[in-house]
Amino acid sequence: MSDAVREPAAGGGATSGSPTIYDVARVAGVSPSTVSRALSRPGRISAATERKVRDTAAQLGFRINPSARALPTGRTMTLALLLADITNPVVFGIVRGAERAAAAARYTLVIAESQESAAAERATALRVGPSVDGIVFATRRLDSPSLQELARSKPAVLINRAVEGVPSLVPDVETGVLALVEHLKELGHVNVGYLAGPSSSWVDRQRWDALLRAGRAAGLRVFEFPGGEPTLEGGSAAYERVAASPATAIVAFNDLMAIGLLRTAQQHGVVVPDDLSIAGFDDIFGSELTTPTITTVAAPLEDAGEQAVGLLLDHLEPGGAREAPPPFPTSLIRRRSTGRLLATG
Amino acid sequence: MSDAVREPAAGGGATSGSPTIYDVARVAGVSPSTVSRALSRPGRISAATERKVRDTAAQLGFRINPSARALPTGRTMTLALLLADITNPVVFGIVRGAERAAAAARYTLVIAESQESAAAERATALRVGPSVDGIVFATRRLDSPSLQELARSKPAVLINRAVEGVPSLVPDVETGVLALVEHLKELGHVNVGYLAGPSSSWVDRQRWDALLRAGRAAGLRVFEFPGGEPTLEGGSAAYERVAASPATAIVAFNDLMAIGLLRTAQQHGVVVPDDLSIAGFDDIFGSELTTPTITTVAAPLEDAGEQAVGLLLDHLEPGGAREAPPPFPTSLIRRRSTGRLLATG
DNA sequence: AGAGTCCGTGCAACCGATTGCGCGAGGAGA
DNA sequence: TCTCCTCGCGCAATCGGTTGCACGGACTCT
Repeated sequence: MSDAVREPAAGGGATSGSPTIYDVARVAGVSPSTVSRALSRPGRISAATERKVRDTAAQLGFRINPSARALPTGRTMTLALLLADITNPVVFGIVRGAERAAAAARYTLVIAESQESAAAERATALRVGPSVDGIVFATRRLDSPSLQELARSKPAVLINRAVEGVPSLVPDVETGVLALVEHLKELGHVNVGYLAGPSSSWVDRQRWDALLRAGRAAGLRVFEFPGGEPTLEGGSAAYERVAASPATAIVAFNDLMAIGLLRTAQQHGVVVPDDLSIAGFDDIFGSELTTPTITTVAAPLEDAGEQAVGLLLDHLEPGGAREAPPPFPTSLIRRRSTGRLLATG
Repeated sequence: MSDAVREPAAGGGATSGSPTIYDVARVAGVSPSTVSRALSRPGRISAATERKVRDTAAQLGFRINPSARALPTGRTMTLALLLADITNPVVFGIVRGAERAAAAARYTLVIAESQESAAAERATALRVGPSVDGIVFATRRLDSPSLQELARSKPAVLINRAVEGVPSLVPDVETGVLALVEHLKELGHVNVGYLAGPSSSWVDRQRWDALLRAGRAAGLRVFEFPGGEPTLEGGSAAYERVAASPATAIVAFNDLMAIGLLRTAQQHGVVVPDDLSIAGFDDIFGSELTTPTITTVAAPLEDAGEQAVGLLLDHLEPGGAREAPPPFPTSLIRRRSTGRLLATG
């Protein structure tokens, strides 16, 4: 009856690789469509048949062929996470959270890095696009129109950036910066410099705006040093300008820059925080390894990564284009790089 | 003639998503097979036709459907990199190198983390296996038989571990450890303790063996502290035992443990390196942020990641199962955490 | 006991690319 | 000028699942 319904391509038995649903069907004595339904649509099949199918599938070591499944359905069960720089400690949390959420939903996560340019990021998005169901953008170089265009052809979610029409997960910098400003004011600082990050960074603008607002409200004098690379080197490079300025406290765009500045300052004999206070953002691994440890504004990046994937998955479901979640909170972590200014000459 | 050869499923024009080779074929006035050949098998088609096909493909914005391509060929153009822990700074280099090599070969890289256990790693490998052409294992928990079994069903390459019958990329610890031992001897140390990592780690055994050999050859007394987690906490936790021992110099399994030990020692008033020298492995980000900076044995992990993917790609090519490359070199980076012992009471 | 429902399952047509085979046209050689 | 070979291209089967439709049997209701 169900015998020789379909001969394997190469004739014999366990020829080329894994068993298919046709093999399972033959052994279980049912049709391939029944196998398909039993395995991926619980309830559509009688319990007895379903059990029989599942058992023989397990016994044969059947593993579904994702490509074959994706062809008719269009769903690859894969998500992409686009990063500007894998080695940037900031992204660890995001990566881990995203990984966890994806795995929990039985999705596979592709992590793609595109270090160089906006063009490279676009190219990467285009390259991985066809093989994934959606993309989480944790990049900073892509401009809004490109992002909107990419989001139109494929479900997308942004982390650390807001773009009209694209769901995103952004931090509530306000809270953390407010606490930082209070902290600096209590320590007696008046002139506070902001060491800006890349000018293309949305996060950078958010941080500066928040600092400007909070600083003015607190009666501090705040001013901005022109943007640099968000790296140790970027922080180091800013030292001369910082030293020449009236600032007694520096808020760096991120911890990497803060550490870079700290080290260069120390090499020039500046004592932190006695002569100069330094604070950063992100609370990366390394911020509490320095001497002094770095005061920083932290965000729950791991949660953010997890939520970003969750949001993306919601958009993939037919029904649920859930509203974007509220900004995730940030908070101040007080460490040793900020302190009261020692009265010198 | 080539008109209405095949009607799109839903009737009209740009219905559901991207154009297919059928659309390209219709517009270009050729058959789908010609389009396929023109796009993926240069030279099999006349230059004129090829150009025409490529042009219309570009004009229509055709992007090949990876699932559809993978179905008949079995090649997904995707590779997986299995990691034990993404947040471990050691893996950055590997990830970045692997990413670069994969992208250069037009492959997509899936990065999967499986933190918990050998079982979780196996499950992860099984989960991503069907959707990739090969796997790079940078894990440590999986036992050799499992690895061999997994390698049998799917091309695999190991990093930082050697298993019979599976191609691998391993460091040449010897060189770096020899230099480290020389360094410690010159500084006058005699009793050297090794702070072991996880007992399941192949790398850990390599490092201890090399230290034991080099130490004995140099006339030092070396001994091992039982293994711990390869983390800051693992290093901290070892402090009591270290303090109780005769060791004046500690070689930790990795920098993370070295830093953990360093900080806890300092909290107990121990001055490094005056009272105790500490060295690690891997030269992670953070090793030169501490005070003192950490002396460490480094390896070109980024190259290793790149070569691992290269090796895997070679195994995918029909012809070339290239021989495993020689171990990659390690070297000593002298910093401030090692020094001459101050004569105390 | 006869008619109407519903449930479980099989049939067959897809999804979009690849590829062995064969046919026709054009060029080379006699 | 006629035959043979080569090259370029189309035909159609195939990869391994999914899914709309239809059919047969068991069950319920009257």
